[in-house]
Amino acid sequence: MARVIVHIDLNAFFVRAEEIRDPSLENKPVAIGHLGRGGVVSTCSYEARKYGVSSAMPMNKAIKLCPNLIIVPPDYRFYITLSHQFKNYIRSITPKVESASIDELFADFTDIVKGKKNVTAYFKSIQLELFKRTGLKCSIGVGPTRFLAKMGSDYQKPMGITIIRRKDIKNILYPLPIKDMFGVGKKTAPRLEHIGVKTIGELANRLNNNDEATLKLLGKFAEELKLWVNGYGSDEIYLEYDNPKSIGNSTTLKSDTNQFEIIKQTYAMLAEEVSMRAKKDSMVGSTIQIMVKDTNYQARNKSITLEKLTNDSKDILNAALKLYERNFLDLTVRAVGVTLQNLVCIKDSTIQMTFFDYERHEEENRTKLIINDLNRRYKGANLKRASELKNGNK
DNA sequence: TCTGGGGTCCTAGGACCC
DNA sequence: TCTGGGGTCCTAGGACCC
Repeated sequence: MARVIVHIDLNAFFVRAEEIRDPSLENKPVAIGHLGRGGVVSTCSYEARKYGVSSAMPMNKAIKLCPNLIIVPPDYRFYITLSHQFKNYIRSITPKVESASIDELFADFTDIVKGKKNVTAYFKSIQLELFKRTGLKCSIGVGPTRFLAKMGSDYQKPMGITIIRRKDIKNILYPLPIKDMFGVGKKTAPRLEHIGVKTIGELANRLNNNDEATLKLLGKFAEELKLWVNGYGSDEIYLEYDNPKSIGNSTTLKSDTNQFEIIKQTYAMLAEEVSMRAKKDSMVGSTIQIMVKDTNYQARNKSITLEKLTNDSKDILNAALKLYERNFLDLTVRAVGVTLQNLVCIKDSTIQMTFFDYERHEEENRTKLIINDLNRRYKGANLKRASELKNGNK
């Protein structure tokens, strides 16, 4: 029996959030983003889209296309508050909810819709209730797999409800251009088009006939896509994927530079921000990666894995600067970034503390204690692995 | 056109070990 | 001395998504 997987996507979320605060923005061309150097459109209203404005477009260009565009700088704290309200409302209906990003989620409604005569009407009622409670607008996709639910929520916007059962795939998905397929981005779409795959239907046709050129172009991903276009593939909801795997911060400099003093100061700020966010989430990581973007917009990464787990800004900064000095000292750069990777959650740590320890150590020391414990085990694991290999106990 | 910042996942080569 | 094959971790880079 097929599951009922749902994907819910908030429509023009950041813009809608600003409209909730300031209703005078409604039905006007609005773009969220900065106007400064390198500023781009993060999200824009449907009104602005009529002028050709779209996400990731340079703000300068957006203004040329739409001279009376209203530019609003983003306020992520406010958006996160609204995002929680949205997710909590859906969680009040079913606990099987997986957050996919700030403005979208997957959920399993199999048990909820069982016995319901009009499924479309049911999801319409959820959509209207969300609007009533929060002012947010959403589109909902429903299907037997994650892929079909995702494609469904994208099919009709705003405030759409699209159900894609296996038997609907041919009618709904196959006529769509290949670039509209989830997972096929702006690199792969032109390559597929070049070999004659212009629609999702044609992709399905080629995959089902094991067309050599298509299989070769897609590599291992072909197996997955073949399942998707035939209505199979993952129908799981992953509840536990709440902890981030990396925390990063990057910025475009006020002007291109090769002055190490400026780079150092910038990295100090970035490392501090990464450290703060890691501490807030109670995460520690072992790998530091830096990114530099040169004047040709070419990004490069370098990373190093430390001997210990950390979320300390000094550790992050030291590693970042070492990597930078080793690799990029002569380079003139446009943007720099640093990311803490291989994260482990301190809260999940099962450290045993004696009552004495607990009395003695205040809360911040308790955190240090846990990190020390994790580090002992991190090193221990490495040593154990090394010795196992040595002794041949594989 | 002139290109932000936050992420995830996958691949592939090299080091190192048996 | 030269050879094969299997396994894991680290690192760099690429594609994709919001």
